[in-house]
Amino acid sequence: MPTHTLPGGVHFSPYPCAPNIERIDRNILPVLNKMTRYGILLDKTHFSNLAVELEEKIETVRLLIAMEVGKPGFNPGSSQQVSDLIYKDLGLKTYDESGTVRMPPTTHGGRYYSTDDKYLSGFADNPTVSLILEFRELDKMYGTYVRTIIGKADSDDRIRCRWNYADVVTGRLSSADPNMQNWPEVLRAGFIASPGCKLVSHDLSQIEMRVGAHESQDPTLMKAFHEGLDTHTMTAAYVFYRDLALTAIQDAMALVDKKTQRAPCKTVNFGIFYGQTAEGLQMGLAGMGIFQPLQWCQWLIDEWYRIYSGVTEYLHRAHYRARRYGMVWCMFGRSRLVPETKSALNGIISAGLRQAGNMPIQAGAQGIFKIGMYSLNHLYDAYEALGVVCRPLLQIHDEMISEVSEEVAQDFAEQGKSILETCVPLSVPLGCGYGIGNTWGDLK
DNA sequence: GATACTAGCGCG
DNA sequence: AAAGCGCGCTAGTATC
Repeated sequence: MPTHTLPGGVHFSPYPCAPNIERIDRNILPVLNKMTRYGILLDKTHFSNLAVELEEKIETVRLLIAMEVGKPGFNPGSSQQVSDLIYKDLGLKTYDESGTVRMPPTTHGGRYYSTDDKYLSGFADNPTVSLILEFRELDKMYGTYVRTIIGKADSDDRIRCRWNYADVVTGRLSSADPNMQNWPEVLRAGFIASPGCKLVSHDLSQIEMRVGAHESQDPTLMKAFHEGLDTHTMTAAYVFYRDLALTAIQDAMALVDKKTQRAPCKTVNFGIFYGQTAEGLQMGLAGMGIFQPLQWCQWLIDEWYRIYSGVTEYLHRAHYRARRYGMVWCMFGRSRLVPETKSALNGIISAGLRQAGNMPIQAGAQGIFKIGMYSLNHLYDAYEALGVVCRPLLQIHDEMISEVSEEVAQDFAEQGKSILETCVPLSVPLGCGYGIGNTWGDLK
């Protein structure tokens, strides 16, 4: 076990005893306590300016939509009205690749067609549809985030949310009142460091994929992480330049095209542990402006399973456990019941198997991150004992946001990186990145 | 007027 | 029959 020397000369070895979920969960309580107590400082001016700006834009788009639609009282915020407008009044249809009409899934008990962005984006050249999409985006930003956040600040302008500790089946935390874990990238600039401080972020890169490598012991995937390769590019190299990749992986990787080859493989890398199907992959790629036949998507997924056969075996193992025991569990022993696998309905069974394949990965990643939080707390305490500010503010699943006195921010960032990378010994190395800035938006 | 549900969408 | 895991929040709609 590596030993860390903390400020003040204190030594500690990360997690000196065998981790189990009870201990892992209990040991992050001091960190949650600090996060809850300190909260994050809100830039009120930033958000009130943004609110005015958005109100004007939304009003403009509302008027444009009204002119375009011509129906009095039309509400672009109503999915039912939007559905009737697009699929009845405008008569727009979606097609499968053979050119036959295949409408989006129905909603509201079969009475409407879905107006989800992933279906409407195909109609973006229609002026009405594009205005509705624009309205939705602006309305989401304004209604969910910008308009409401100012009133949620305490008198010291700090946002203190609830950190739910036992609500998520995979062991993740969740955040509420307000949820601080789903802020859009563009709005994060409105959260700032206290005077004299910097915000510091630490994130465990590709943690779920690394847990997947550890769980499956897949030699190809493990090798990628040991050699620090870009896994998305590597996947593409094996898929598209197989023969060359087997003898000279670096040469094959150099041939990979970012848009048409790496991006689809990145999507598969993320989707595979969720049990994504060819249809889901096709939809996901289409949202990125990449259009491929269903057969191609199926081929890519099949290739993935062939290249990473160890992962395929892992998934089979999870499915076996789910069917045999009605339960799966992660490397720390956190378990999830999957009674769905005993259903008479194939759809329910499939859903249960997807959950079974995913849970050990997400839960394993979260266990590692919680151990990381516990380890990091030694660092928070050591700096605080020296009389400087050093505290956790937010946890976003695989990322910590901390607030640290300016003069120690760089040191804290580097030590935190080292601690997180060594907090749990896996069969592949962990990777931690960090960022330092004055606002949450500056950290990436 | 209060409550419950749904669709849609932000994040990892 | 559905077709991607895990969340929380909002507005619209349905129901009492």
